[in-house]
Amino acid sequence: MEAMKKDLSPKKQRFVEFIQNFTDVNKRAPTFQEIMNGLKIRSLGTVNWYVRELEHSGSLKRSGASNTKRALMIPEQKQNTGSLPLLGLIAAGYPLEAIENRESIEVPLSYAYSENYVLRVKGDSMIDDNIQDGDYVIVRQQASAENGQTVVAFINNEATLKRYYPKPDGIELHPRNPAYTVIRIGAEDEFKIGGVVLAVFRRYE
Amino acid sequence: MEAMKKDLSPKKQRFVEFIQNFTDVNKRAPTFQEIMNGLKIRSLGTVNWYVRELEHSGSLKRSGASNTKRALMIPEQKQNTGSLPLLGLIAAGYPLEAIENRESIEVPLSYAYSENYVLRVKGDSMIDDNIQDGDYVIVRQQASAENGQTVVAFINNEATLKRYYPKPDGIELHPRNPAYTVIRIGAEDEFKIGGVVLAVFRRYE
DNA sequence: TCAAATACTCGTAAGTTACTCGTAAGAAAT
DNA sequence: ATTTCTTACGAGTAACTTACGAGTATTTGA
Repeated sequence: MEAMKKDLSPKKQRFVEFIQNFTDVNKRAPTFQEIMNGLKIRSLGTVNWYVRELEHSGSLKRSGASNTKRALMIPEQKQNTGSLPLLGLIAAGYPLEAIENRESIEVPLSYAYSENYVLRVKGDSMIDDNIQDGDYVIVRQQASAENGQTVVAFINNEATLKRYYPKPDGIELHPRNPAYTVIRIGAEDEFKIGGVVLAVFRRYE
Repeated sequence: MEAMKKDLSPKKQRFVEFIQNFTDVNKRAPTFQEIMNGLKIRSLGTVNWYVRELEHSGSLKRSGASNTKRALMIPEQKQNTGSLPLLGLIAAGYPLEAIENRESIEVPLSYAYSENYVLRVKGDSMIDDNIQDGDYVIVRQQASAENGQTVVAFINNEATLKRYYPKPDGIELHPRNPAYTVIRIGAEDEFKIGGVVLAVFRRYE
């Protein structure tokens, strides 16, 4: 039926996240000892307590039988949640900054397709488009764009958000705010479209 | 199958709203102590009194057994559609403008609760907050707010989006952009909170 | 208009839960 | 057969919830 989402205590949550992250980075599950060091716990007993506890509540499983080493794993997450992966941080004029532990961000159902992804805006470099620090941008991954669409553009490995205007004599990128300057892509520039911007999302706390 | 809205006393209502807020912001329920601090109550006994009272009236439940920590929760009816009603147009300094045919707007699942609604921003009156014409604002309906939260405020029947700062000598409303002026609510002003702003959403075409 | 009921508040302390520790024996992997 | 990991146990503590008794504002109603 439904994936039961136990709401875990902060500490248990941190525990699960550590395992998730470790597995992600090292391509294998941590040992109890590694968890202990990583979380600054001073006793294996404590680690064991967490494992039992979380296993019992279904938030943690193991790939092998009992006693198997490095067997801890996070059970599959729910599928149709209407969320997209947060791929990185974008700041105009800088390369995309990847994110360590892959987060996922909930979006309206109509955006929840596999070719879409989310970027988080860092800094106020897009303030002229009324996009501010911390905003999320929903993007559809594609290499081409229509005239006038807002795209994630990579120019010489620097990322930015601009309107796309192909012209006979080259590509123009316009800021949404006409008070700012137009960028013209020259032959010497390396240029790539990272996707089309579908929406901007800002969470107030 | 209708949401049973007990009419609670203002104080009890504020209590419930605080828990809702806290859970929303912190992704976990508050402890009694945290409620105490947040609501400027000076005794755990008082908090406990509220909890018992509200639990008895059905306005509050707990996720675990008795004595479990951080278990307070508002019985909630989540909508399955992932969309919210668009209640009207908001433009700073004008009354809310109702919408003829009630539309509904898709939102991230985590916002799809029955106490939430959506407003559309009309004009550029909120441009200083980086909210522009056509943006959607997701709001949770409630009459109280915490210090510093962004609220939909009605002052003498004019609607606006501001940060809420209750002070000993009256309420202050701050624009998010510090370059603009602070509003002070006087005794002669009619003031009401229409809800707390949870998010802003902008669709690019 | 006064009394009585109701709604809320206080401080403290006892009772539970959630987590922590150290150590050591048992099982798997090399 | 040694090393690397997992499990077991018992005891302790900090973080939280609940109980209790008494008190003060606010509303009701006669």
